[in-house]
Amino acid sequence: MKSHDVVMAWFTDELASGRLQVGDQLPSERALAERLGLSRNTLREALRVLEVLGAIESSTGSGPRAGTFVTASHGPAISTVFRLQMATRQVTPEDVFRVRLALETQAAAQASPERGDWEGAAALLTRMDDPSLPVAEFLRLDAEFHVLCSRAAGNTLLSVLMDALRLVIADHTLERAAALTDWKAVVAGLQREHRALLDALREGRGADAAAHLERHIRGYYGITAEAGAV
Amino acid sequence: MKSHDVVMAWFTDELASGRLQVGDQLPSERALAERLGLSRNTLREALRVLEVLGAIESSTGSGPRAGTFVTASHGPAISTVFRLQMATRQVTPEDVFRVRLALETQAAAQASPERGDWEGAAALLTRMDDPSLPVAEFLRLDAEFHVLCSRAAGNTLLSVLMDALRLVIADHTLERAAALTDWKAVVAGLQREHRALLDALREGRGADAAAHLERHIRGYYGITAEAGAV
DNA sequence: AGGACCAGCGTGGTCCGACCACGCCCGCGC
DNA sequence: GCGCGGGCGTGGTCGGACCACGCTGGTCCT
Repeated sequence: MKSHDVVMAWFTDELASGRLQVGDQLPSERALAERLGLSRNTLREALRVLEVLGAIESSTGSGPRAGTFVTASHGPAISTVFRLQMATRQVTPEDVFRVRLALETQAAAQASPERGDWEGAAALLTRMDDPSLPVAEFLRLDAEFHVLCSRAAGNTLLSVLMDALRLVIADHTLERAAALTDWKAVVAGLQREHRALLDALREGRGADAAAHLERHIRGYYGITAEAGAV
Repeated sequence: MKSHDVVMAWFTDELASGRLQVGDQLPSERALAERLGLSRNTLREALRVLEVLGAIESSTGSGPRAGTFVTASHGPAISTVFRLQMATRQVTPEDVFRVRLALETQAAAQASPERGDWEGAAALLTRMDDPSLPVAEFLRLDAEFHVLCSRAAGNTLLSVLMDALRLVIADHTLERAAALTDWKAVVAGLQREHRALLDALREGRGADAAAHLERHIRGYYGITAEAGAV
């Protein structure tokens, strides 16, 4: 067993037994290294992994806010893995697009009208109506709107994946949008579809929402493809 | 900028520029540390992260097979993140099940008859016919069969996610199956469905395959749920 | 001359001890 | 009583050292 696995096993065991929960503070690196029978350097390698994986967070200094704490922000970690996969040419934006479509339609089909933050979603759409909004900002809000809608499915894994995928293709999406000639007309169409989707979701018409979503995403993908974007 | 990010930036840049490709060997830790202006300990923290993320692989010793090499096996990494999420009670097996269903039906709908390894899939099914096969082994082959089918979609990201999800719920699936009373009858039904799915896939009936798949997965999930499994 | 063997060397893996920057906390001094 | 500054513990980084491993080339025996 690698030393690294010792730390990972200890950590997951502490979590499973409930001795450690999200928000709790870990022992100091020096203390933990001694307890696990490792050197501080080796322990730190494992802790750094857990940090990148979004399982812990560290701050320097002293006092109640200093030290290492258990967190649960795994989204960026998944995003990092996906990014690496794209860097090694293993995954294409097309792949990401397809997976996103599958996940989001599934989320819409399972969405519960009570669980969604529809006021927040509507507020986002209002902000996106502003014609002076830069393209990048519109796309950011657009992605946020979609993630918010997918959260109504009550599936944490689905939300995390959606968020990770959004981050991965953010740059690519921006490039595509930049190639469009009549951006304002496209925005108007997108906003119409957004509102139809939102209405379907808050009224519990899941299948309807999924259909709207599929048209919405495929449509935008087609428009940007025609515009000669990469 | 954190030292850790220096290494990550260097690595992704090398990949993006093509100076580093999958299969290539990295400089030795001592040399790389000096080149990046870091201590070997700090560098190793970053390398360990890349290793867990499935981007590199290290072997001790000397010669052409020793050293650190660029790889692209990110599946286990994603699986690790998901496992951590389940450990922190952020994600439930139900969540994983739903996402898997969405991904797999999408994969079936996009599957291309030419791209699949149908002989390999059929061989798997034949092995799964063996009545003396332990439950755990059957489930392992079953998961392998599903991953193999999903690969026909030609979407690396989808395949990787499928594989990661399979690893995450492997234990949970085994528990569910153990609660069944008439395992042999269930196997017979599953195998019938597998063959119908395989036929639909190799004949290019994507929508048909997706429908088969949905019934197949939902059906098994329902049976094990009735059996009182967790 | 050919083959078996072994020491050397470079690799990653681990450990130690040290120093730094930071930020709360307590006690000193006003 | 109040303000302030040093103490101390935190993570962050560094340099050096030793280990186990496994190829590699040379030596030595046949």
